[in-house]
Amino acid sequence: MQQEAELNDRSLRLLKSLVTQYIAEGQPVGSKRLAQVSGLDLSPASIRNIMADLERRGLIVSPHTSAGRVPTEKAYRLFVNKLIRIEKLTPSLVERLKQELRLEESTQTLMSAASDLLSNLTHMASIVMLPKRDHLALHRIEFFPLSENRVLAVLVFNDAEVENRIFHTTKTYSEAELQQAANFLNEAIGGHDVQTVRHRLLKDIRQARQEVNEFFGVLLEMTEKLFDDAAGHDYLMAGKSHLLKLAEETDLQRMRQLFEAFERKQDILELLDQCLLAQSTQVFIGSESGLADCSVVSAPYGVDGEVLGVLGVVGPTRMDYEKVIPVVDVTAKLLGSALQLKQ
Amino acid sequence: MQQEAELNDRSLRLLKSLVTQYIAEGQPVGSKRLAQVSGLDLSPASIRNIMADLERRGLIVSPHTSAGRVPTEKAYRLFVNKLIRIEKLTPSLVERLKQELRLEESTQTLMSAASDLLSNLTHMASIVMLPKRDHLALHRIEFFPLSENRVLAVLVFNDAEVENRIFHTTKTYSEAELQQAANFLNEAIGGHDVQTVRHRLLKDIRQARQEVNEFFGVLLEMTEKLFDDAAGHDYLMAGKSHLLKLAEETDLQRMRQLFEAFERKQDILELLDQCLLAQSTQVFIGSESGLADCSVVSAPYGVDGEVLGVLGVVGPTRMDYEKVIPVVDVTAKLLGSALQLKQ
DNA sequence: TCCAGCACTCTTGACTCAAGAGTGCCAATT
DNA sequence: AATTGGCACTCTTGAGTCAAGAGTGCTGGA
Repeated sequence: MQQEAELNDRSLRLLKSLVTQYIAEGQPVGSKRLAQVSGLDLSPASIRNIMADLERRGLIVSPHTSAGRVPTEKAYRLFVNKLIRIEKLTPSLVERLKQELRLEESTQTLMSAASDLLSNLTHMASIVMLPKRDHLALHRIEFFPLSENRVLAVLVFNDAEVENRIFHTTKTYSEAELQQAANFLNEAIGGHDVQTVRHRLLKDIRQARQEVNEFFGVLLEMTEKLFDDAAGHDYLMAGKSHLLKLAEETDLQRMRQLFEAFERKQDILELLDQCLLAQSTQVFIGSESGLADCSVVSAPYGVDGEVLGVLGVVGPTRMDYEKVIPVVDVTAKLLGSALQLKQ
Repeated sequence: MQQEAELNDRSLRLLKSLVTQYIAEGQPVGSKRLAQVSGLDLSPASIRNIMADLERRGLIVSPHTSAGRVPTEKAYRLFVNKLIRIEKLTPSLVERLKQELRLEESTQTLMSAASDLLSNLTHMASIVMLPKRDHLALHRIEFFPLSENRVLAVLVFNDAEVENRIFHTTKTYSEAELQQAANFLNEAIGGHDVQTVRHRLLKDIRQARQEVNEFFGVLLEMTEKLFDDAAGHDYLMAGKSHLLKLAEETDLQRMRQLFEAFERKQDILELLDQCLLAQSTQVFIGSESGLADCSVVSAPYGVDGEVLGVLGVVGPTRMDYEKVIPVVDVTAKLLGSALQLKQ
């Protein structure tokens, strides 16, 4: 309610103890317990006074009269923003993670290794957004005619990534026409990414087309259709079963909502889009995440400063942010480096 | 325990009523209730005598003294094998399903439509095994050299199915060599399936190779590597969140085991392999399924009598088999027809 | 400003109690 | 011989009571 003056240092330390304690034990914490663990050398009575103040400020609530206090989302926010210091992971752990990710061959398996890593380390559900290939260097394009005005395009990226796209064309092209178009495109791409190639080609072709020429007609349609990128983001998840531990605390109704969201994919994609906006590690607490009673810790990954996607974990609001944040952070960085090797 | 004489007709009818009732209500059913619904015109006391007999035979148990009886797995087995009559679905429903599956373009989307259909109709989790492509008619093969002794093969099946395989070769082949090999293979495949092509080619090439020829060396390696099919089965699931309804009855521990099995994939694959053995609809009850307290109803699908895969649903042992079995059955048949259209 | 003390509230677990559901068995009936 | 009514018995369930314990807010004194 009141937006009074700043909280003093003592209140902040108390709040920090309370949140830490609650995260560790999962039980509402009372003034007595807090007096023991806070290290503030205050009596429970004094602590009660401070707690009453924190409650007025909407940082803690008590589930009922004779229980202790529980942090609100606002408190978690304050806790994450101001009160915790992100520890560094031990170098040996970082090294181990690096090894695990290095071993993976394809981007696909690399991503799923990252996902497994996250969920194993945090004991929560992990999400890893798959990178769109639009920014990857294109190595080669090939077309095959399928039946009835359909063309199969095979795009080879970065040495080992392959993508198939099937699209409908206005007329049925012969194999020779397609071959010709592919040859032209293969000369033009020169290791640039999809978007660059698309823009440059469309400009060139439109110009050249002034000299009305059937070949450029084919080429124009191929280029337009081929790079018409309607595909949205996709993602991987692992460790969803960890979330069932929540079921004891939350009610089953919410639990089902959560799992339905995972199956619909839509909610998750919206969440991931939000994460993409941030340039660094981000924490969505409780309702901020849009998922029932869950928090999300996310971090973007990429190479050379360019963001390729995000990864993160989903867990109870009452999660150990101090441990989880650095894990997500480091995993994102390592995934970035591992991808760089494949460029 | 005792394997006495056959159950008489009356006992069977009673057992059927009991199972049906328990499936409908989920509560242990007592003699009084059974007297009302069984239609047998017996007093509760007589019914109690029969129930005592059924209990001796291990078909029903009571959770505790003053509760009614609950069917055992043995009873469900008897119920499914002998007591239910599989109803036909209404033609209008069948027609609707047929429409939904017809609309799908690619095999991939068709499979996931089938999966969604199953889980929506049964309100349980569905599993659809993806067909292996080995038996599909091969339309075309293309090779691209990647860096360092690696070759990308693109296989085009059945008009719109595409598969990429990357494999390591003993030497680095030039684009021209690969092109030549592809041309040869494309002439040889003639619309046969992968296994047929593989066998025929390997025989032919080995013969021809007597006349030591470098070209055939390339071809031999390509053929061997290309069709070296180590890939296992894969599957789709949908509607897992329906299973959370179970959580109220079963304990959470088992629930987690179940969801972990879904994430490991291994247990599910073993289950699916078992299902594949059967030539028709099959029901795994409770522990038979290998999944904690779950039953599985599965049916193989295929075209022209050849089994391509299986689909099915996973749900509580206490599921409505009488309704679920025909749904699984029909979906399998419709999926088969829909695939046939794509051949 | 801090804090000991106190009255108050509320949960929790144990216990009791009565009602109700369901059973098994036995003797009477058909 | 099968069926059934009756009866004693067991066990769950929900309500109610009770004491213990945890936690609180407030007040008055240091």
